[in-house]
Amino acid sequence: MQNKKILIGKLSEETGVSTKTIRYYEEFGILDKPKRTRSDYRFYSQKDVDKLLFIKKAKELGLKLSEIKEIIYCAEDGLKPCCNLVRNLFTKKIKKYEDKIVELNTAKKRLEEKLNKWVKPKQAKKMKYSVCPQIETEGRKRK
Amino acid sequence: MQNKKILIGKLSEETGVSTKTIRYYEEFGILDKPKRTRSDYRFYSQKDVDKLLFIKKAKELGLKLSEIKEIIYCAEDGLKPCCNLVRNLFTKKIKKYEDKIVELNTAKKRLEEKLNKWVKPKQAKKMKYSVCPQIETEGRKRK
DNA sequence: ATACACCTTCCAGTATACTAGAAGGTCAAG
DNA sequence: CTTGACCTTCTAGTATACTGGAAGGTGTAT
Repeated sequence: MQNKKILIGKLSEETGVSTKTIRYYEEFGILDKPKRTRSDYRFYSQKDVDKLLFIKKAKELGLKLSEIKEIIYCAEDGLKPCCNLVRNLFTKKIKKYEDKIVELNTAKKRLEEKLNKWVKPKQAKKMKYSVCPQIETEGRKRK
Repeated sequence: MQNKKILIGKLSEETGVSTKTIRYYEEFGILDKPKRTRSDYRFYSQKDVDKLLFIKKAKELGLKLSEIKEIIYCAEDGLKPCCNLVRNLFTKKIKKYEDKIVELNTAKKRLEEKLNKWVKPKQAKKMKYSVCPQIETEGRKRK
C-alpha cells in the first residue's frame, strides 16, 4: 500500500489541472472533499488522481461539468456501468452538436452571401441600412 | 416633417426589442443617447427605429454587439461605405464559423466512436476509467 | 530567525447579452 | 384625487468554468 499523501500542488502537477480548478471542482461537487492534514491542507490519493484524469478526459470529449457530475453521481449510486445514462447523454450531446453545426452553417452562408454581393458591387442601389450601413447621426455630436 | 416623439415603449414595440435591451444598447454604446423630455423620458425618432432595426438584423447575421459597434463607429467616422472593414469582419467571422464547425464535428465524431463501442460491448476488457466509469468512492460517505 | 514555497479562505472578475426587480417619478383619464 | 400605465435609475442575477489576488497560516531549510 503506497498511501502517499499528495498535496494539492502535486495533484495539480500530476494531472495538469490547476489548484484553483481542483478546488473549484470540489466546490462544484465533482471531486470529493479530501481529507485534511492537521494544518488543514487537502491531501489526496491515487484514486483522486485517476478521478481527476477521468474528468479531464470527459471534458475533452466536450462534456460539461454538470454532465460529468451526472455521470459520476450515477456511478456513485452504484448503478451498473451506468451505460444507459451515459449513452443517453452522449446521444443528446451529439444531437446538440449537429444542431449547432447546422446553425453555424446557416449563419456562415448568410454572411457569405452578403460578402459575395459586395465583392462585385455593380449596382449599389438603395442600400440604406441593409448592406453597408452609412449610418448618419446628427453631426459629430458625441462628446 | 413628422417629428413624432417616440418613447422607449413605442420604440420597443416597433422594433421588437425590449426596453431593457434598448437601454442596455445605449449603455453599451451602440445606440446614441437620445434626447429627453422635461421629465427625463427618453424620446426617439424614426432614425433610431431604423438604427435599431439595423442592429437587430446584424445580430441575426450572427454579429456580436462589439462587432456591430465597430461597424457603427466606423460609419459614424465618415469612412466611405466602410465596406473594407465590414468585409474584413465578415471574412474573419466566416473563418471563425468554419473553425467552430470543424471543432464541433471532431467532438461529435469522438462521441460517436465511444457510443459505437458501447452499442456492441462484445469484450468489456479493462475499461476502468476510460469508457463507462465505475467510479468507486469510499463507501457511501457523502453526508 | 527568516526566507521561501506551499497551503488556506474569501471576494471579485472574466466574457456575453441581457433580464429581473426594487423604489420611485410622471402623466392622462375618470 | 386616485388609479394605472408608463417612465426613471440602480443593483444584482443568469450561464459557464474558471482565474486572480489579497491576507494570512504552515513547513522546511539555512
